[in-house]
Amino acid sequence: MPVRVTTLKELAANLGLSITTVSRALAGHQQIALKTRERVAQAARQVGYVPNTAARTLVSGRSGFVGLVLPIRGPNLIDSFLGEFVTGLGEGLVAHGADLILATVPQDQAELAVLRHVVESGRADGVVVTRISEVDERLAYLRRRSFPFVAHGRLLDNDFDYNWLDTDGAHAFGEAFDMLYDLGHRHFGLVTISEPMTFRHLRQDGLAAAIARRGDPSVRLDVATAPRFDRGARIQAVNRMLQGSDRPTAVIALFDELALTVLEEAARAGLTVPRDLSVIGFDNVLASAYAPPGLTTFDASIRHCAREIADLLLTVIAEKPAAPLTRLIRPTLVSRASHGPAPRTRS
Amino acid sequence: MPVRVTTLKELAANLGLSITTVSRALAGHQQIALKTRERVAQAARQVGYVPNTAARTLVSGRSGFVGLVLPIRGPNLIDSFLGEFVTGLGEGLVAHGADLILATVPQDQAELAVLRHVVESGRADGVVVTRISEVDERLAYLRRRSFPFVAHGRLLDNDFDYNWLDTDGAHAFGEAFDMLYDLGHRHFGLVTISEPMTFRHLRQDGLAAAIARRGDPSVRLDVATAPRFDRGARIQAVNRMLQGSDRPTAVIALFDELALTVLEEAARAGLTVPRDLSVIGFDNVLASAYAPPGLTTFDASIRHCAREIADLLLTVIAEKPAAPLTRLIRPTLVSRASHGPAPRTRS
DNA sequence: GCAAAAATTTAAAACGTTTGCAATTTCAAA
DNA sequence: TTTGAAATTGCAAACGTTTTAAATTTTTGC
Repeated sequence: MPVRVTTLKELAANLGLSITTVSRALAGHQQIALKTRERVAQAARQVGYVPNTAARTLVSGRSGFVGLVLPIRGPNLIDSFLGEFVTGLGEGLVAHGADLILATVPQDQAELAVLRHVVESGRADGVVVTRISEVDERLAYLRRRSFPFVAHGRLLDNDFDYNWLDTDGAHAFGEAFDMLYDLGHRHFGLVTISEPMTFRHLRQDGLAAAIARRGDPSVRLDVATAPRFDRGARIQAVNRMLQGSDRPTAVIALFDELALTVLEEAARAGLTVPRDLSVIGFDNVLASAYAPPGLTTFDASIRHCAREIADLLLTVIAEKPAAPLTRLIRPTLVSRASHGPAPRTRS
Repeated sequence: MPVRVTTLKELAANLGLSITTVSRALAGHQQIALKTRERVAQAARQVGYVPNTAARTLVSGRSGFVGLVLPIRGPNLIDSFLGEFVTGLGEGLVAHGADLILATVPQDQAELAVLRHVVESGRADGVVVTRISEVDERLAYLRRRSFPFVAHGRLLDNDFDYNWLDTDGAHAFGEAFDMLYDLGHRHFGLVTISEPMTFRHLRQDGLAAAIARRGDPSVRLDVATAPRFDRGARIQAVNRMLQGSDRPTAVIALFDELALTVLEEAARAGLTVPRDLSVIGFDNVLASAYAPPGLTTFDASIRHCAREIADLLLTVIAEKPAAPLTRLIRPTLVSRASHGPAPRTRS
């Protein structure tokens, strides 16, 4: 049972050396005699010495932490996004000896206030910002403060330089359209949300661009919109879209949660997927594999993205690159059974 | 645009006061004149002063952080457990001004080493330990070190005193058995894992106890076991159980992931659920609602448990109670369509 | 108007580490 | 041996906060 030595002072006393020497020896400085370095390392290992983070942070100005601000979501956290994201970040960070701080936003506080607190308290050397909205005060604050950060997602404003990693939703939605068009579909539906998140625009624009590329005037697009967390309104909007004989033959949903609602409501309305209706989602949540008949969707590999984000952020922190670092990740199509040829019976 | 004041020293200089006074004023000490306290608070608000965490931690010995060690899971993080757990912890912590540190375990390191590092570096005031195994060196270490912690789950050894919160899986499995017995089932199957996690024993024992309580010698129980992350072996084990005419009429799975496999394999084997086979899971993952015909399962409300764990841990940290704090949470049955009366045609 | 008590403020040490600079030791050459 | 340079080690300050103990100012009672 080793003596419990916690501090450098005690370790130094045990070895008959000064604090300075021990500190330098552990840091591997060449100026310390090799024999001494080895002796110190051995003693440190034996007593299980771990440097105090607070003291080290205070003097070095680096905490070794990366922050993530976590807004409290609605009561039903429907998918595994957060778990995958956090796992990916952790994997990316730990490879460089960094760790993650999760700062939850209290009910009555603004997310920006929590972000400010994380930054100003010096708890973290950099932060990850998710769920980018059209006008994002967090990014504005961080840039003004010139604090290292990486955004998961993009602003629409391209004049604003910053580090980001994003999923190429525009490309995915274009790919979905092309595939469905080639299957004969001409009447499309888009199920989307009303919140001002930028990924909504990007995906929607990708779809519009793909439609424009075809230059086929017979292509039609209906849009159903509902608030992100209002399940009732969403169901209503979807039903309105599926009602009547002049309904779309193919529906693209902004993300799987919406697509699953489409599948449910289609079944309830007596429509068979994909015979009467093709449905395509985005995210590849676990349930999409189990919901009959199996949802065709896109996988954005959140975990991998998060790992990349961690890498980017650590680079930003260490090297302060002049030009912003950016990555656009192309999602992969997961082809299941919810899409097929357009029904013949209707135009 | 306020002058950027970051330190207490600068703030004090601005106000013409000593550091001591400003520090005390911000802490709300009565000994500082009310007028001064207000003046300081106002100035601090104006310049957006946030105390430096490292300095505060160093002198006070309290970091305001709670640690969670995160082992890297297999590539398919199947459910939303981690996201819910982390969200719940965050909610519980932030109510008391604490935050969460996520320490990921690198590939080549042991979880215990990371835990030790978190504890010895003084990064956290307490830790949450999950996935308790039969012989758990982490709990042994923490107790030896007398470091505040709360376990999510229990040891089998009742002589070991510690703070825990657990889901009453034993009760749930008893409830599942009783319900199925009353529906006429006599031949049961249990699908379980081979890892030495204690929840496996607890649930299994709960089932055994319920069977014993009936005292009906005609009750039979088949057990299929496979490693947690070996999908192939699991499918094989399940198929072996479902093979032949002398198969169970009701299968209880240790958790939903296994139950979903049972549903899939049953369908593949031409069995109709619940006509030919009843299936009950545990966890209520999202997919269980979508997998036909809808999996009957138990909801352990992870998020709520995590919130409670945070509360417990903060109490342990603040008050160091003499007797261990414990909570047993009873999961609720989520009755869907995967269970029904035992088939008549067979004994 | 003065002494004592009460109210308010402050100087200085401490937390455990890193680091600039100075001091000491070692060693080879003379 | 002595000397100077090279190698090695150590002193002390600094990081930003909290806190003990002491100093200062204000108030009160007579």
